[in-house]
Amino acid sequence: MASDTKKFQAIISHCKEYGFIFPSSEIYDGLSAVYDYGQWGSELKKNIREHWWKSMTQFHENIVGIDAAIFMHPTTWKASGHVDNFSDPMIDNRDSKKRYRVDHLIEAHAEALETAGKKDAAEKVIATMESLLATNDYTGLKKFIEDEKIKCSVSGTSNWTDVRQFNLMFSTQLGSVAEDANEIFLRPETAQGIFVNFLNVQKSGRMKIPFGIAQVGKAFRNEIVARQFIFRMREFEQMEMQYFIRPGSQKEWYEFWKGERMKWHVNLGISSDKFRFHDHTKLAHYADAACDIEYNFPIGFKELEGIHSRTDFDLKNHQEFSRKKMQYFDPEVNQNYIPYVIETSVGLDRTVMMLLSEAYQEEDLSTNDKQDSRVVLKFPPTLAPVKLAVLPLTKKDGLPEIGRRVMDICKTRFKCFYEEKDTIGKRYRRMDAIGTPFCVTIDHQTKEDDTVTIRFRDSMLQERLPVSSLITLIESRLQSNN
RNA sequence: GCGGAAGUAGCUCAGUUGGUAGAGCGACAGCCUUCCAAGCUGUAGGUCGCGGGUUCGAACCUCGUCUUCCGCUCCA
Repeated sequence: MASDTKKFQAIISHCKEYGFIFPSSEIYDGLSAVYDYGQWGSELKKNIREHWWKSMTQFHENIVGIDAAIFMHPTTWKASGHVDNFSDPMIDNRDSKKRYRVDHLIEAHAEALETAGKKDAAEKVIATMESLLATNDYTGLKKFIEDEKIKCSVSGTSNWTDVRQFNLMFSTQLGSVAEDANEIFLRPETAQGIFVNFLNVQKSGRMKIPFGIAQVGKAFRNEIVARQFIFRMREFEQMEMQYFIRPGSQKEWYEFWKGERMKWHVNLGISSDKFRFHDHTKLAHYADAACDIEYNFPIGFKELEGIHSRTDFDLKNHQEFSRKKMQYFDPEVNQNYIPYVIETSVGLDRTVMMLLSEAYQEEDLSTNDKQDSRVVLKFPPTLAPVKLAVLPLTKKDGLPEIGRRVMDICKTRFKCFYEEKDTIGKRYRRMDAIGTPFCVTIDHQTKEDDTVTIRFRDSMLQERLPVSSLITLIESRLQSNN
């Protein structure tokens, strides 16, 4: 574990040093739990995003993509349950420094009463709590906790702070005149942009159930504690797909998507024992089944993707709040119904972090006479920020001119990088450090027969081949993904 | 949010009992005429996280603040 923590630190440093990820607004000391993607990080992230997008919308004929706005009508968040469930009153015990959700604390107290045979008292406690919560009466809640002599299980005292509200949604104003402005929220999840567009897409696309709507976009959560690099950020990017199905078929589709999504991750070239499913026992308010795909990060197994059977909760609520029918006529069963939904929701930033964790390697290359090592990022070539580096052996004798010609040929096909400074070995190492899978070196023989050497990142081996077959070789490697 | 630790050049760090900062690597420009880092020459970079206070004088003492890490806590 200690060495894993070290590896995690090393990855964070490497990301900063080599232009992958920087703390946001770093010149002003940074902004907590916000990060910026640099020149190579943004390429990597974009490649992952495109890979996911393709695997959803191109490889499945019945899945289409949308790009919904971050701002949504405020009622959206009432219908989705976020207004009620995304802001929890909390209270701290001053002695033990433990923080509790107020409802959890009082519920535990009620349970204790019930166990002690005081069923009526327990019910009364719950009823009082609910009425206080409903009116957001925080002073009353604190007084109630004190009156009931609820104690912290750790310190055993009733030395409580005030009840405080933690709203996990970011809000802002729509409308520039203050008195006319409406409070709106930055979306805490992208899913609702799909649900409110369900009918638009279904009708305009003449979609037949089962079908899916995919989306990639930013979401925002005012986490109480956001930490661990890009694992938990306040602003993050989700890649989600909502799959609309016939009610009653959710079990089977849930299992189907669990399998599909696991395959997707393993197909990134990651060993399957680095993943596991974690089934939720305590289900969110919208779900009848839910699990996470967890990846074994250097900080341990952590959630990478959520797969949720969301029932008809969202569409039903939007129907209720908007008074627009969210129904689908299914000719096969000759019925109108509100579709059920299976959701797959994967964190893009977490996928970036997974690929970095997977790719980062410190290799000892020492021989008997020489100590040597390198840091290499072994990304799958299709996802690597730069595919090919073009490196003239020296910057004389017309080699750079040939290099420029090779660049012109290749740069329209994939991302290339040109470099003529420093020794060839140093340049190889720099390319290893950003995960470039192929380096092409132009040497004096190139002038005679127009052949170059291609050097492979992982094996460090070289082959000589004509410039004319370069693109074919690299593109075939990019397709086979090795 | 609580507790603990840390913050000096891009990175890793040094800086003696307070006297306005150094090294190695890196970067940049050249040279060596070079197929796997650490050869040579030169150059540039720091109001010592930020802001008060003590002092003739603060990187060093003190208070606050920000950020990061570790542990709790929280987590749709």
